[in-house]
Amino acid sequence: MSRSSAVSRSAVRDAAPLFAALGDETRLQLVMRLAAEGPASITSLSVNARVSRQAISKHLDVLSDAGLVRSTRRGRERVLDLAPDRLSDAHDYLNRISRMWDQAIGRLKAFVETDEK
Amino acid sequence: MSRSSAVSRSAVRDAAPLFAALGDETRLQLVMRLAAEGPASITSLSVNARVSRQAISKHLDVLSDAGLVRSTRRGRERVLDLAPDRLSDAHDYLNRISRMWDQAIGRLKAFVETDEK
DNA sequence: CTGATATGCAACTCAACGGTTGCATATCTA
DNA sequence: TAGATATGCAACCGTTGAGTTGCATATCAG
Repeated sequence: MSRSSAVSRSAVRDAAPLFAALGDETRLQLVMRLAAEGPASITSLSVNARVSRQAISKHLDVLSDAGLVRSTRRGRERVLDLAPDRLSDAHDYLNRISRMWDQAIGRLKAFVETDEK
Repeated sequence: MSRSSAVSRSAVRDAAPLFAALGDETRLQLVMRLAAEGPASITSLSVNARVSRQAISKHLDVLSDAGLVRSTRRGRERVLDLAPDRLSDAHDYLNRISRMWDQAIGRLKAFVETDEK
């Protein structure tokens, strides 16, 4: 584990696209639905969606590029399913920021208590 | 504290802009820096940045709109600091998705074991 | 084979985003 | 007061993103 207090620049470059992929209402809904109901085809994911099948397809491409979703061919349909590893990547990243924040709070508290300088 | 136990549509509407705000390299870097070094002014955050002071200012507005950052006036400068509550909101949301996924896995396992239909 | 279903591909529109420059305003500080 | 510092505001620009429509292709079911 990286013990440095600074989260490296490469981590930012990795995490930003991940959050960006989650930062769209339609895509977040797709992720949720895959998490709740398991693998599904593009058409089935488009049912009851507020946008066209092609729009859903594009969103799934974005999620796939971000590594959040994987797809396999089955006959004429493409079946998507969630890739939980990337989800925990995002999770881990938020944890790191929270930890940095807690440390900062700790420093502030120590600073106030010792009345240093 | 979260408002609803179910991952509802309103939760999606709440979480998506949050992730969107984190989904930019420059903004993520700002969040990190605030988490690591505590409150800072716009100009100090612009030092060594790859973009102009105005660009940084706009990014801070976005983070502020998302509730991730708060600002207070101090003399002629505006001091920004992190709002950790929203950070844990994002955290909670990812946890909910992970939990849904785990349940789905559980269902799949049960399904296979019982060899039902 | 034929028709229905599932997807892929391409072109296009429109709005939002990230970034810039220029200038105005407010607040210190010497 | 005068100059330097910190920010705000507005206009503008190029790119990307989300969405659409239209059509082509592949696969399944009868």
